[in-house]
Amino acid sequence: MQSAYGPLLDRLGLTYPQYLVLSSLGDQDDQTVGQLGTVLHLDSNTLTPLLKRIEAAGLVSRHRDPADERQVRVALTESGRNVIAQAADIPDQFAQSTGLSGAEIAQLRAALTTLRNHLRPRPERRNP
Amino acid sequence: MQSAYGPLLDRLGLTYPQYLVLSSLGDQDDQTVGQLGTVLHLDSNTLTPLLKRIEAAGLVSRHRDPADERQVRVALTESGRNVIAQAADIPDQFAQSTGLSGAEIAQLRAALTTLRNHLRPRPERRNP
DNA sequence: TGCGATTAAATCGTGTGCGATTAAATCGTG
DNA sequence: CACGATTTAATCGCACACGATTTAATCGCA
Repeated sequence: MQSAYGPLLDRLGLTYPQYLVLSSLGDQDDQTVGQLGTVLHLDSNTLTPLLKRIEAAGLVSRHRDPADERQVRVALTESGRNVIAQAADIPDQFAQSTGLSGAEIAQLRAALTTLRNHLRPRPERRNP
Repeated sequence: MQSAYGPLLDRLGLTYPQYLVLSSLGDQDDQTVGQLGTVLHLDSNTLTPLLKRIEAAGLVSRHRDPADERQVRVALTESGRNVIAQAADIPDQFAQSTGLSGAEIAQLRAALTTLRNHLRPRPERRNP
């Protein structure tokens, strides 16, 4: 993924995981670290340093949620929204660079999702 | 991959890439770092530290090839062969844990190989 | 109400991946 | 033969992944 996205992301100064975080915030702003982790299948031990880096780059802000100070909410800055706008064409360009059709990509994604769900089952609600 | 192989490899004290290296040496012993890199799609910047770790664990030995001292040949030790023997059933157990049929696994592997070949084309022989 | 259990992030340690550079050996050509 | 080009590993730096632990806030129940 990195080698396909790399040339596209280099001009934005982003890594692929950083791009995924910004993308997710573009879909829904002001998410908690935990929400981002659920969407991206990452944990705070990976996300916290990554978020600090894109915060240092001025793309997001991080604040404790006043209503529940255990949680940290991550929000896009103006600069972050600009970067997302510049990245708008990346998914299509990436799809091009794979040399696969849209249907093939969808099929591959579905197969990998199935595999991941088998290998890392969502933790079940506890039965009392 | 790591989370599927992890439980199986933990008892051997191996990571997944380390297992791949030993596996490849099981197929053909005494390979150079470059040969391992070609098979595993890794470079010396990744392989050298990994090889030093499994050398420190006593599983392989590393020696400069006397015929061409640029190359380093990696060979299994007796202990390394023992570990490979203990790992013989891992591929089947992994296939089980994916929840996929053999045909589905083959199809997924083929799709990923195609994708990788598009994204990281094998460097071509130079045309003079 | 108070105190143990739970939850959310952060932190720590280890092991890859990979771009870029370096050092040494070998090759190729004049 | 000599010397620059090439090849092979090693090294360096940075950014993930992820298991394990820690810290702080909140929850739940006696």
